[in-house]
Amino acid sequence: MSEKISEAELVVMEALWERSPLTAADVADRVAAGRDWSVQTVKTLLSRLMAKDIIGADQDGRRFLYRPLVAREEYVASESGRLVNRLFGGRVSPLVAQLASQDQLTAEDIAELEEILKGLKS
Amino acid sequence: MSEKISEAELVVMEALWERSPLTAADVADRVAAGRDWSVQTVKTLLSRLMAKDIIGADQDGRRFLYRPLVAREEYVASESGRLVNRLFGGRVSPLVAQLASQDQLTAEDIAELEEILKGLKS
DNA sequence: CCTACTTGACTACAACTGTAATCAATGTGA
DNA sequence: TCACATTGATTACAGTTGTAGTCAAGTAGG
Repeated sequence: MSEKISEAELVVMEALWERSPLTAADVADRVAAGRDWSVQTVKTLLSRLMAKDIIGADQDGRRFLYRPLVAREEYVASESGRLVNRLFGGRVSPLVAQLASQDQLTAEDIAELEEILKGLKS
Repeated sequence: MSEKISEAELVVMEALWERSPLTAADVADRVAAGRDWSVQTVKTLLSRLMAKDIIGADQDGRRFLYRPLVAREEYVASESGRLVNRLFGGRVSPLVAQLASQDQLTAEDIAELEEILKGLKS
């Protein structure tokens, strides 16, 4: 099980999940939209992710090409599970009830949930 | 919007959400089951929660009686929303799909989800 | 060939977190 | 009354996180 990914690190991961491998400069360009970070900051985050074995890098001349070692799927699964366990005693329906009461369910969500349930019952 | 609650602080909050008001010693007793913390540690966490205005305290002689200022409902709602936004672009159905694929949905969950959906469609 | 830029490595530093220890004041049992 | 326990307040200290700065080595343009 890999180590924890911090908020800032997650921004970098999203860039790498969307496309990889990337150089540090590429990552910096791609996250520049959302956060106003210096290239140095991005490099620090990349180093920390390397240290945590969450990304890997292949040398390309003088620089590195970074790529995820952990799939987004995997991360998302573990975070979702953690939330459900921490806050809802492992039960999924209270989570959905919660979100429904906040009006976070779109009509599309409702339709898709019905599909999911149909699939599960068979 | 109140400040962030850390993991350790959350353990204390769960105790206070379950029953309040409580003295620091009471809280320590109640969390002792899960975590092996000294009374001092619990007091530090209570202080920090006070500083963050997440709990309040009424003096009772020489000690304090602590109580939540933030409802569990409120916290859970905000955390759930954050997760859905961060990881699923604000869409709920992919979250459920994710959990379903991990076999985290019990038969009871499925039944309850159907109820929720039925309620939403009318 | 020399100068400016790029790159990774190392260092910095404050805020937040986890986990207490210590201290001064107060209350309590013998 | 006197030693001990309890309480909140203050301090401690290492690890993580956010956000860079600096430096040495390599590279590319003129």
